[in-house]
Amino acid sequence: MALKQEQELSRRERQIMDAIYAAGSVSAADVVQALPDRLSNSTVRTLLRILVEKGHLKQRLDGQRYIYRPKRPRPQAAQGALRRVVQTFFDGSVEQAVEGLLQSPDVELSEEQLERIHQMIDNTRKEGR
Amino acid sequence: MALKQEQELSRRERQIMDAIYAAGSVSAADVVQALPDRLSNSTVRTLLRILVEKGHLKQRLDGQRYIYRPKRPRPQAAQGALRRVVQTFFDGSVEQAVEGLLQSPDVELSEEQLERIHQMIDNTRKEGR
DNA sequence: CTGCTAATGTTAATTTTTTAACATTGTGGC
DNA sequence: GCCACAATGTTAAAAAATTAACATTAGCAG
Repeated sequence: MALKQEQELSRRERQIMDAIYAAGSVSAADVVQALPDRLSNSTVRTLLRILVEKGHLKQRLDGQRYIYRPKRPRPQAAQGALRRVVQTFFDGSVEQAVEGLLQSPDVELSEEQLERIHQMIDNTRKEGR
Repeated sequence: MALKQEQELSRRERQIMDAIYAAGSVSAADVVQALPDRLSNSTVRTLLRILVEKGHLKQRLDGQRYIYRPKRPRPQAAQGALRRVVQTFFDGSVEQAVEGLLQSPDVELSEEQLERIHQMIDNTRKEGR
């Protein structure tokens, strides 16, 4: 399953997957830029190749270079990541996790954003979840 | 720093830290149980020792066995984990992340829980964030 | 007090990850 | 055509992570 696979990623593989999810689609050079450490282009390409082999990334030829994209769609990966955080840090409680999000330091939510979140909850109610 | 450190964890180290954050405090035997793969007790203790050396865990003698706890308090680790997810999968938008949480599959929020989340948002408003 | 059990201490082999050098190929400018 | 550039292909050494065997110690049941 998807969650299982995520747990199988090595440290660098995870960093790269995260960078790609954040960026959308990338070239090898993009990944070199995105990573916290300065790795050689060669090194990054090795990692990308491995991730393609393992089935985590798709490779598409664009001109004469490869563009990489996650195989698993971002929304699904996002759900998986949220699920992990909810289970690990909030005892499985979505409610507590929402509270955690709202208490994020360094985040200023505008009145409009809060209103939209309010609306979302009303919608969720109507859908009977 | 904290976020940096997290990224430095190896695959098993991360699995173990997650298990410990989910459980609170644990013995080596507890961790063996909690992990997805069947590792020997010896193996797990090696990992725990490394995590103590690296400063991620505290070790306390309880009778004749060690009990391990995360050095970084759970709420802080939770904030860090949420932050990472928000950055990676929601373009830094807390609002979108809340939406993601509310759309969690396999989660049924009760009317009461939704109401409490509603209240939280009102409180957040009042605090002017 | 003696053996059993359950824990930790120590050490090391194996496997995986990480890194990057070196080689090759295709494209565009002069 | 030929050179510089920018990409990929191939391969392998070095470092780190993973795993667990074997040894030791302390309490406790009989």
